[in-house]
Amino acid sequence: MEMDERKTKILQAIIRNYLETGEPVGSRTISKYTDLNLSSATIRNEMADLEEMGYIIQPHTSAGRIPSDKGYRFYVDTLMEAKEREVADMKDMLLERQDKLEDMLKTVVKYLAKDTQYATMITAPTTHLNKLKFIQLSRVDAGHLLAVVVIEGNMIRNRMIDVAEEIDDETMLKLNMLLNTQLNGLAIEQINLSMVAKLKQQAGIHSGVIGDVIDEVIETLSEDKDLEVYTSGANNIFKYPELADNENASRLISAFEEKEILGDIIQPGEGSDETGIQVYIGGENKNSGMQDCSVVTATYDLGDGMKGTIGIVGPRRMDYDKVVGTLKSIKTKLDDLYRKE
Amino acid sequence: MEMDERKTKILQAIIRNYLETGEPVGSRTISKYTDLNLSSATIRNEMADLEEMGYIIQPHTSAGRIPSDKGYRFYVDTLMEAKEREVADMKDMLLERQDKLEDMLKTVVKYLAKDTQYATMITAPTTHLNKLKFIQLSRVDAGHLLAVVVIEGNMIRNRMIDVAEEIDDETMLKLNMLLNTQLNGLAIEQINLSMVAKLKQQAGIHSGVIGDVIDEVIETLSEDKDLEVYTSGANNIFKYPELADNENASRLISAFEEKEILGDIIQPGEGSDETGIQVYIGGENKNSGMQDCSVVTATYDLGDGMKGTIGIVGPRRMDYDKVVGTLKSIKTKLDDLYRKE
DNA sequence: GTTAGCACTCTTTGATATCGAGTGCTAACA
DNA sequence: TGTTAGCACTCGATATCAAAGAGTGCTAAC
Repeated sequence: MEMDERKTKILQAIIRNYLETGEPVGSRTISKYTDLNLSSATIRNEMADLEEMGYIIQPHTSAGRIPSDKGYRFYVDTLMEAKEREVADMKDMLLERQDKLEDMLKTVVKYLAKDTQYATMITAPTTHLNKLKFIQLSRVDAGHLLAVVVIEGNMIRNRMIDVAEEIDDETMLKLNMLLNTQLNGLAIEQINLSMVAKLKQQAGIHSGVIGDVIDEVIETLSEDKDLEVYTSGANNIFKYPELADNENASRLISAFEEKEILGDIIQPGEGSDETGIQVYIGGENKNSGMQDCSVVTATYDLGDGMKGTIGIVGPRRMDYDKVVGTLKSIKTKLDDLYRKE
Repeated sequence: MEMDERKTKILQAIIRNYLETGEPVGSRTISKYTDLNLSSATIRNEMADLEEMGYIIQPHTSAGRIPSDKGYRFYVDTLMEAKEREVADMKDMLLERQDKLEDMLKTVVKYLAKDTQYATMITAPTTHLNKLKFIQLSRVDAGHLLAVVVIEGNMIRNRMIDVAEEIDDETMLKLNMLLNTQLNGLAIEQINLSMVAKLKQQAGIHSGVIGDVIDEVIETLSEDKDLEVYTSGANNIFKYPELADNENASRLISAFEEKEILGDIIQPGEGSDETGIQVYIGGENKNSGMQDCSVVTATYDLGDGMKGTIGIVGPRRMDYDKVVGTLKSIKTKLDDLYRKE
């Protein structure tokens, strides 16, 4: 048996209707809902076919049909009309570029949650060409130095370093020179132990300080291991009864709280198509706790190799058109935002 | 009518029993549970008295009794035996002091959630003697300066500043001197517009840079407005049916997600008693979303005026002994931790 | 003051009946 | 040959009812 146009239309009608109401949809409804002018009996025959083909499911004998994962997949791949939607202007949300990135991400994710009524998340961009750009060592007070490490893409990290001996200004200058001339422009793979040893040797009695700085440099450069994730609207899952039962809710909430789990869910698109948007329906999710959810992800790119992912988690009967449309728009705006500068 | 010793014992037995089982407790149970050697009929009389006095409640005619807020309050104030409990050693959790504070807080809050099986939160310490300690302005690349602001208590903030004109090393040195000599040691109230104007004038063509730095200084000094809160174990609420219904759960989850709300809940103890630990039972909570919860808070003090609050949120029938005991221990360890240095 | 006894109340549980939505199948129709 | 009307059937949802059980309040006796 194969898909003809009429079956397609009926399947589409079933899915559209189910997305709206959340109730299994019966043959009579479709008979009136579509412009096919067919009786419910005919629809019933077609529905039996669609069920045999695996696109729809009957929860129990005397109920209507609901879409299966395969049905949703068909819908998303060929029937969906995801037009770009009007979204809030990023520029209004945005403050400054570098150090307020965090605020911007939080704003975006909050906006998305409110707009879509699903649970949302966003990962901070991770740059993969992590090169050291600048190191600044300063004397804060008698016992403390402050090391500031800046990497390509202007990610910044600080570290306080305890020092036993007092360090005079001249030495500070020397240490700064030493660090910047030796290390700037290097990636993590390029910093080896012999370099570190040489640096420490040159630093003389202050080799301990150098060690601490190097630690911080390494940590900064390899930061993308524990990537930051911001979330919003986790409580939206309670709007969808199929996710709101204790077991599901507990699992999802703890996933949204333990950001590490989220990292796995929105691995930046392995099967990246040209749009950068990906849809995972129900059982398609690798994560076992997400089998009753659909997840839509979008990869954004701020340039300089800084990429991050936006994720939206909702029930299977998610409004795919709306979500994909919104994500497309947001993605476009984010992509453009920094490029134009 | 007044509380005598026998009534006290019975009330205590009712509460203990209810905390354990979560079921209304009847007269027969108490008759056997206590060492009073009284028949269930006598207990019934006493229970009628206790109900009249408002310490216990009957959910419906043929059910046992459960404690009222007043009953819990009496228990917490006079009957509870909160002995300090063995807790994990903070030192094992702790890495370094200054810049890893965040990690430490996250570890503590996660530990607490696991240990108590309630939802937990902790606010980062806010110092109220916010004095500027140190400013460092450095040249990162052609178009960018980096401003680092450190305040008393070693809180650090960074800000990238775009500059149009190239700035040479000598000018940088001058600007740094200028900023540090004029501003160090000052609190936010002490920085007025005439100072800023004078600084800008001294900076000449680079007055724009000074303006940006001042902005950042002000933001850093007044930071405690949007205080950071870390949470863990929000999904624990699903373990308690009285909190796990959709409405309550949704409210609580969104409170735990929107950290601002939490800030209100755990306002650092206004009625601070000597222990620094506070218990809010059910309706005693000011926040309307928390009426079905009990909240226990503890204020910790890292010295230098750096204070923060730990909060534990659970059902009314929370194991107060355990929670208060654990918080006491954690608080002690946190208080000691930095003092000893 | 304490207790045994008993009628009473109210939730919980399970069984049973009814309703209605929706189906699948058959036979008639165009 | 595809479409449709008709009808028996299935099964969840809802309501009703009875029985069980836990616990109480009250009375009368100890």
